[in-house]
Amino acid sequence: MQREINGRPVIETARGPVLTPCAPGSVLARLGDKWTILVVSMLALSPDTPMRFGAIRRGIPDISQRMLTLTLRSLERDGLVARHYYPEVPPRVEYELTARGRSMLDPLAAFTGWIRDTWQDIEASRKEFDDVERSGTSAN
Amino acid sequence: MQREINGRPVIETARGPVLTPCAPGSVLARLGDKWTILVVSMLALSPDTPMRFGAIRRGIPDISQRMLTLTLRSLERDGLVARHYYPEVPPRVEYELTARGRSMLDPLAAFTGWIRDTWQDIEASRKEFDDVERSGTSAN
DNA sequence: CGGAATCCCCGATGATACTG
DNA sequence: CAGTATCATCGGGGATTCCG
Repeated sequence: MQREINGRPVIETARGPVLTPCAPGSVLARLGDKWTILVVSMLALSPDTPMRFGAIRRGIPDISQRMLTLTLRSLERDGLVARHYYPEVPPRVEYELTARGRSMLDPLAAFTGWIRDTWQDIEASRKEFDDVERSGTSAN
Repeated sequence: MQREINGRPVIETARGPVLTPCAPGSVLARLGDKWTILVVSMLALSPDTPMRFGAIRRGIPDISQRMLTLTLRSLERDGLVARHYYPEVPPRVEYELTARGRSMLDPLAAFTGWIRDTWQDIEASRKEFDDVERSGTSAN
């Protein structure tokens, strides 16, 4: 039978297991980029009413207009976000998570919950690692 | 009280919610990079016995020696992977997940499981989106 | 207001060669 | 075998400007 880990088929060979490169990687790469999780988080805060572009932007202090536009476009392309355009003057554009987008929230929360519970330990390990590295290279 | 989403504190303002930029982002960014999940997956395949550098490398067809070294170093720095160096000739180096690293597997699997169950729908949405875009820009 | 277009920079990643 | 050093490349993403 076929083993699998993290959505990836595993081929057993004489020299050991080999992971199959496959499509889920491109999904993970998109969701793991600099802004996507933050944008999804903003939309998740307002599950019942769509959010305006400007409201999302104000919720993510450091995002540029360009990157918010691109991120929302990617999410829309993936069917995770719906875009509603109202051709008024000035124009109004609203976004909301689709059913598929909402279906991601619980699994995502499981993972970000682990991060929330662990990141302080990780930070401590990083500091220790960097300190040892510095003292190890003491001659410098 | 303080709301929170995906590990991120939410500040309520008159103009709407604002996400707090915070450290968990750097953890998510590291784990979401091109190779980390694959390396963790390889090590997870062998929970009881450490894996040699070369075995990990063979399991991830397209990774370069350099990127595997860098990725393992980052994971070691974060306390997620332990490195064992045996100064033989030729040298042998083995890696394994730490307890902290193993504690990540279930939450991670929750998320990658969602991807595994959803990516075909996402692929379909992408294709449709791209087709509509092409026909919409029909003049070109 | 929301977004497209342009320019530009830097860091992530790959290829290659060398070392203990 | 595992790791480091160096160089080249490519794309993410920021700043700015113009558009409907």
